[in-house]
Amino acid sequence: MVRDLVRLIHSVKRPSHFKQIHALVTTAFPSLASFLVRRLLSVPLVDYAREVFDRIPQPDEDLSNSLISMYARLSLHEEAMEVFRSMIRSDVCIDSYTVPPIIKSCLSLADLGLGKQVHCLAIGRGLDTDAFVQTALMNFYSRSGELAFAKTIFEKMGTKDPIAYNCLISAYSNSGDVLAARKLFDEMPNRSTASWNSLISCYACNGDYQEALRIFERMKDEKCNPNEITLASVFSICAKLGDLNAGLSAEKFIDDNNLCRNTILSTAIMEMYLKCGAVEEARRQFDKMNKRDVVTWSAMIAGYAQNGKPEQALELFESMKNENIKPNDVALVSILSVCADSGSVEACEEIGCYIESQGMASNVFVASALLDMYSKCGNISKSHQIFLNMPQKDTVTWNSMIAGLATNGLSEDAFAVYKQMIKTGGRPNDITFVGLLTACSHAGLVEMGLEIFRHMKIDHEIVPQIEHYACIVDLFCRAGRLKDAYDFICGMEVEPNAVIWSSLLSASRIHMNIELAELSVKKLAEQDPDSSWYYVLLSNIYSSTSHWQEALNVQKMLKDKKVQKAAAYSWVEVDNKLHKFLVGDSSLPRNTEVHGTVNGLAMQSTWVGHDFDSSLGL
DNA sequence: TTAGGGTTAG
Repeated sequence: MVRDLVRLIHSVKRPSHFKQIHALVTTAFPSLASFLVRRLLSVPLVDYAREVFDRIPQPDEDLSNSLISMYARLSLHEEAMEVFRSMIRSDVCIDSYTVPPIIKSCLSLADLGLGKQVHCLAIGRGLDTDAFVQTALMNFYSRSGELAFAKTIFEKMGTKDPIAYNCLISAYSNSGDVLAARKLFDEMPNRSTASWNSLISCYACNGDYQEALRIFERMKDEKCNPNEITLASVFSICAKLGDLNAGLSAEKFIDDNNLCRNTILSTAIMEMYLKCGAVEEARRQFDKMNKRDVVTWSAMIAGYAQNGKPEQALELFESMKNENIKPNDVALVSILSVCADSGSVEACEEIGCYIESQGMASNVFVASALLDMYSKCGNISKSHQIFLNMPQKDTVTWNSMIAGLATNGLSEDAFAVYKQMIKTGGRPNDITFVGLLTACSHAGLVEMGLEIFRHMKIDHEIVPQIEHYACIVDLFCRAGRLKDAYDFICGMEVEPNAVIWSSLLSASRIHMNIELAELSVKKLAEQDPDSSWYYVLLSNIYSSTSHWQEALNVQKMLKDKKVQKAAAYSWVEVDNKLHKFLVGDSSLPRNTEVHGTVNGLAMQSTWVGHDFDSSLGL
């Protein structure tokens, strides 16, 4: 009878049959409960298995280990820890099969302290000489950035298998020590495909993409069997380099070697096309995939966003929800940035409500992108409210708030947030200072801007980038100090770019400085020869200052070059309808009213002391 | 043991 029941337990599949067997086991054969738990774990019906498990008076370590392993495999790490704790409480023997899955859970829970406790426990029970335990611990320390611990375990190991080497290579890689990783790789007796993969990813993670690709070439030459993981890394490298040719030849390698295009690999290929600007091809890859996970969707949405296709990004976001893929923080951050740039208040409100309803608003990445979005559509009070309610703030949070306040004209508040950032131990980076300098620029605080520029170098060891120089040039220009701006440009430690010369040109136009305008245009023509907008500006400056001949010369040159200026327009969305405004367009339904309002605003701004520029075509 | 996605400025 018992043997028949065991056979039955192993053969049933339907939950209703399990219930009947469960009843039989509970009432007549309690000793078979362990068999039932194992069978339920293999289905897997893990919740049901747990239910039966909890009623076994003294489950042995093998059964507990199986349950822990299953929880770890299903990423139910809290549950795995709970079983582990109850094993310790009830003195169930911890063996070399218990430690690896529980260490894996500690890693997933990002709990270094807990992992160290498990390590101590393993030492106490003499398990730290077991190869599986050692490998698990090495992997744990390697991924937790604890190089010293990983090294100690490695040195203690008797026979070192390739896995131990690979873990240590990753540990060196994570701590940025590429040379040590390479040395270890060179010394390894038996290299597996994973060893090569670890080295490639080591170079890639530390920014040496060319060397990573060279290792891949060597791997092919030496017939070391690149696999799906190798290729996923290679595509990610091609994406970072924007190297479509390398990507295409890697795709050929996949086909020639019959590698399986799994979800991760296909997503990496798609990402390669996206980063190379081949959005249509990326979309074809996306449509071709038979399985897509949340990363696939997020990558495609982000790809649309980064390639200037906000409508497609929003559309795909809707499809993602319709297919019941729950958007995670990464997908939300991309879509928030799309909404922020769309200028559509309705789209912003909608996504804001969705995020609240999903309980995602407390995620630090999502909240930062959310407050940035609100400040970009002018709702600075909502933005500030989100900022105040955030339990954690990272550098991006502080930066977004500072920049948001600065661009909304609240310079004093931007400085106050910066002071609070420093006081609470926030670490400013180069972007923080772009925000602060923008605040100075908008408030006309030239001396303060210069002081901040010095302070960032001296107190925070931040090397000024071209963006910071551009802010200072803008600061001088807005204050009408064109000569100072020009002297500053001449003293810059980096080559001035088109942004710098554009600022000077715009200021020269406002202040009618022909000499500096000519100089800026000369530089812009060198750096951006395909554009011609600066010649149009120059011609306008000549006309406004009665230099008719010069104006004609420029216009003739533009005509000879057959330059056609694309008409710029502004637009606004009201009630989901887009309204465009073009210079000289009289076809608007309420044209007279629109022009009347604009003229009224122009007049009012003159009353409050603004020098209204009539040459802007109004 | 080794693999894929995101936000802040200009």
